[in-house]
Amino acid sequence: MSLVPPPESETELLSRARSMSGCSLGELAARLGENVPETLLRNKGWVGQLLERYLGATAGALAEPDFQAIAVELKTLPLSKRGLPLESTYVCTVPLEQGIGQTWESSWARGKLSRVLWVPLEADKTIPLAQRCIGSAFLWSPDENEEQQLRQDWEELMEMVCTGQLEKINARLGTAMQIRPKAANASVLGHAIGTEGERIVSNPKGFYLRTSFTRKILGQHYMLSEG
Amino acid sequence: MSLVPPPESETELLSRARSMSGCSLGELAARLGENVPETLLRNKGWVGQLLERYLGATAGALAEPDFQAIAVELKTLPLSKRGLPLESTYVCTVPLEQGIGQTWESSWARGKLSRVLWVPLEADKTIPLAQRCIGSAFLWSPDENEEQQLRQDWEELMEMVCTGQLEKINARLGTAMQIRPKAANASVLGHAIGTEGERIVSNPKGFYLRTSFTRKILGQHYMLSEG
DNA sequence: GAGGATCCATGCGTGGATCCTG
DNA sequence: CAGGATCCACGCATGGATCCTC
Repeated sequence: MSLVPPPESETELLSRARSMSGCSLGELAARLGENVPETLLRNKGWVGQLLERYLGATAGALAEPDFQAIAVELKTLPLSKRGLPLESTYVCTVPLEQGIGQTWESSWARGKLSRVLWVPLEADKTIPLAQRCIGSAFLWSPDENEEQQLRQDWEELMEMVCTGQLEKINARLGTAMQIRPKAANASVLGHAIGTEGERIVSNPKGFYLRTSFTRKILGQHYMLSEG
Repeated sequence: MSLVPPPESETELLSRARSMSGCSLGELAARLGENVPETLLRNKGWVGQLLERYLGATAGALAEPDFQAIAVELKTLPLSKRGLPLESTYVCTVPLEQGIGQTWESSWARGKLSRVLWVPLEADKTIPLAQRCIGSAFLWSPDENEEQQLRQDWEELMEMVCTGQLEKINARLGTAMQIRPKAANASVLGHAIGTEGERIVSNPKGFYLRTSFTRKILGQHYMLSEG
């Protein structure tokens, strides 16, 4: 499945990621012998999966970091034509029934976010997909402030999930991380906890990082790396 | 022309203004024996002029405060359905040829803004004009910070006007007050100063208070009057 | 043409909906 | 159905254009 062996260190991963800098998606696909779809409309995950293959990610659809051996998660960072993050970033599925007893420290969300390789990518829709350039990747871990923000959002939201207030949750809650629907469509249903503790049906939910949060991450990276 | 005598003190003006609170534009027009237009589309100044007549404003089209005797300017403050100022506020015409030698202290803009009666007004377009309610009017003068902001904007903008940089001016300049076109249409022309000091043609310009600035004014008024 | 202003087209932000792969 | 994400409709913001009266 992976044509490329997984990286054995962060340094190796970052080096391989940097070898994509300035490269277009068309070139990258060509290196892997793949075709570029005309549009992402019916293939929204294509870019992420292309990068996974190029970089030798291992986890596939598992609830594990993309690079298991070195515990690093891969995330693309779609940029507007002004160079700013354009979309929220999916983190992981919200445990609608298994959340009770979990803590931030033990949570899937914290595991995913503790070490991330961000790969900036041109995402302006006026640029044909094959011509969009890959930027300079960087490794990130939350600093103390970010960790506190994420923890607080996670704790407040999971408190609601676990106490039957799921239906009160909307994407306006959470300063850095929010909960949003996550499914093929609204007819996909799972189970959750109701007001009286009973099982109710609900559509699946995901944790997402707000665009404002990833903008800060990118901005701080520029500050640190340039001046 | 004025059915109503001009107020002789701020107290009298404010009292008369407060007698409109909660009143609809339809009711107010009825008190004056006037008809309400169906829409402001071809009568954008109607509300302001209705209020002038009801309150006994005297200046008409002069470059003078609306209430000359007590040196108070009248401004409507159109509010969105959430109760926030919705549009920028016209202050006065920009002196495109007569600006040299003027100072902020002697300026028309400062004269207009030194004492203002703000009249909040429902302005959501889904509410028929006659049904829009008038809010609780209040008197305002710029505090020290506001005065500094206005002065700085005025000085920076007039510097450009006087040094032939008029064409570099756009509505993005100025933190509290901006310069924008002010004419029946783009074919209306006046004179201004060119790069080399020569006379050039230009369309007329006005000073406007940004919506963000009048939002702060309203917010501070609520803070002071309620808690 | 100064004074009373709002209109409107365009762009940005974003919450909820949706799409494909393995 | 978890993981890879983007799409898109709608609301807000606002810069430049415009309208009437006197």
